[in-house]
Amino acid sequence: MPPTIYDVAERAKVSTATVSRVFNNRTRVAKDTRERVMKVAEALGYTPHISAKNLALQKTNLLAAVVPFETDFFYAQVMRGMQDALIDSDFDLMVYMAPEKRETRGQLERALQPGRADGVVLLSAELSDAQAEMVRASGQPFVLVDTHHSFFDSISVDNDEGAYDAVQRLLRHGYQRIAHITVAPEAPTPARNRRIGYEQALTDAGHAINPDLIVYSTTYPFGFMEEAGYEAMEQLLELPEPPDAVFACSDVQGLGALQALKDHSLQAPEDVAIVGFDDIHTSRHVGLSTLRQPMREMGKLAVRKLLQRIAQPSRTPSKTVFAPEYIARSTCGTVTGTRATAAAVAL
Amino acid sequence: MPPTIYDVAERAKVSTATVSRVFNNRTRVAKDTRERVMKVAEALGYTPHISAKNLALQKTNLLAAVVPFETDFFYAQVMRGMQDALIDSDFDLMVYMAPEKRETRGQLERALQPGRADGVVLLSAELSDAQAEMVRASGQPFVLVDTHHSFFDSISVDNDEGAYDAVQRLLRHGYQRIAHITVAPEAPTPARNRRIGYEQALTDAGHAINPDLIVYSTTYPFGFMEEAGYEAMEQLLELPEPPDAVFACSDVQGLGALQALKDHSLQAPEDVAIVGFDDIHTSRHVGLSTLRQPMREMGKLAVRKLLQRIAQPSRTPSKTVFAPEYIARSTCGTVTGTRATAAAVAL
DNA sequence: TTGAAAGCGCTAACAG
DNA sequence: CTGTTAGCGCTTTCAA
Repeated sequence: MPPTIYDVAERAKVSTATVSRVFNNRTRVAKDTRERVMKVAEALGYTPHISAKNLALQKTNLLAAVVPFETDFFYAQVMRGMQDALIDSDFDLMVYMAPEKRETRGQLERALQPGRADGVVLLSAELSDAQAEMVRASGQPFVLVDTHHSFFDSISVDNDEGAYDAVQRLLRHGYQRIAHITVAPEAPTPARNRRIGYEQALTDAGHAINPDLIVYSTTYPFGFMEEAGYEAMEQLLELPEPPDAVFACSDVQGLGALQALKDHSLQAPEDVAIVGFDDIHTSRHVGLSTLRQPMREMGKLAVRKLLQRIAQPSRTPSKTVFAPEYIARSTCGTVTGTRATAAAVAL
Repeated sequence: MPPTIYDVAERAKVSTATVSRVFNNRTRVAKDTRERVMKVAEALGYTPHISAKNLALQKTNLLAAVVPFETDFFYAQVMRGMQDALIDSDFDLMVYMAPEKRETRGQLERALQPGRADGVVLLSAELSDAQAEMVRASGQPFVLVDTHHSFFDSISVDNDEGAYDAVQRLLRHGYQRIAHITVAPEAPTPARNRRIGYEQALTDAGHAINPDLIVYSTTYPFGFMEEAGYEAMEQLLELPEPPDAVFACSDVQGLGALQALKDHSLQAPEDVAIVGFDDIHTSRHVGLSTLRQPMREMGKLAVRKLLQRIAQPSRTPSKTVFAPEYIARSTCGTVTGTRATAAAVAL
């Protein structure tokens, strides 16, 4: 229905090759020819047909991002960073959201189909060796965010280190019974690494690891949600000896835990201190201490890396690890702090 | 590089047409032929080339969403709703984010290019008549979210009504000097309509409209951000007669206003009541009273409408308007309420 | 500087 | 049920 290059060529009395040339100025075209063509194109309202272009060039100028549904706040920030990096490129972005973790695989396959995109970034999903091999076989430029694989560029945050840091700080503040709220044991790597950091910090400080103080939330999906944190906190409060501090493996869970405290008329940090992970928008407003991930930076870097790889497919894979930054807020203070000085946490 | 339909056809000793048939099962294919083809395809790792398919079918199975950058929380929710609706379709989604409002136009044109997508939804951006005409001329199925135009399907929330409702409630609670924080006068429609609702409610209640109590935040971009709300609140507090209530045209601004109150050692609703608009995630945690927009629903409906229009391009445009729902939380209570009963808002 | 023509990989009549 | 063939709209040698 829209005019094609043939229509323009015909009306401008040139060949389609010439029209193509004026629209891509790769090759010199006589000035008056160019003007004539442009005039006709304008009159007709001609715009090149993208699919046709894609096929001819074997290039789509499209990047695909595959993201699991549950990483709501995370992916939004990362995507924003990706857009930042896309601004002065001529690439567009498509998004494959996987409603459930297990469907990530399907979305990934789809994103990798030949002729679909020029590269893909996969967010927060672990790659089995078989999958990694599949990706490699596809020949598609590929970048991982939040996980690693030796085949590909990857960008992540030092989860162990961040968790270690958080727990160490809690210990320094004088907390004795530090619990950990995390997701199912078959957790994705980031969560697993945070648990490892938690355990390591305790061990290094000469504390035993008390299984009762580690609660795995099994709520779908992988417990990355407030309800999970809420229930986990309630479970912890029912313990004969409840914890005096909680390190939650995500802010979302931390918020749920905070809510549970409040519903039990308890306060943070006076009754139980809480530290989360991520630094989502809400955390700041609620005073949740946390480890900040530079989500936007990560997204930005991800597409930078991807674009680089598209340009030079054979460069050796890079692995960049950001250090999470501890953000001190009101849900984690010194144990000896008085109620008077600590801000009350509402709702 | 990846195998093509020709490779499969050759090795399976059939024509490309047959291979195409087994991959699209539109037409019957003998069982053993199909199996042979499949086996070869599998062995070769063949997957149809999407660009080629798109060109041949004149269909991309792609939807484009054009969203302005500044609508951070809003777009994330709407996009999620769009994904909801896409789950059992075979369409994928691409996202065009406009880093600045004025670039929305460029992104829109890009999204509309022939052969790019099968339809586009435009978020929170007003369409000039010239633009509307351009869109119509492109022949692309098109849906508006957050604004209207007689040419297209549109989905929005009743902004006037919501604002009217909010202000009426404030009046019933006994507030006398109700201010309004909004964005620049050349505001996008939703904000403008909220201001109109605000003014109407006051007028209908026999109150005069005090220009001092309407503050337009001019901070980029369009003041849809916390800083803008913060500054606006400070400005209001400096008035000889400060307001006793504020209706902010977005939650983000409401949060900023809340922060300003806190920094001035004031509380909501005791000193100044605050009502926002949107109901973003943070609002719940902070106790911000607000008008909820069913963002996810809206996104879902947007792609539904779009898919319908793709199916039947000539159906008459529909206009659906959701009613915003007032969510009573702690930043807006009865004036006579005591501090004891009202929850303190932290940080 | 320009045109002719082949090709990108797939689909869809139309015959058989 | 299957093959032949002509596109889909654009790019790009190769000649002129």
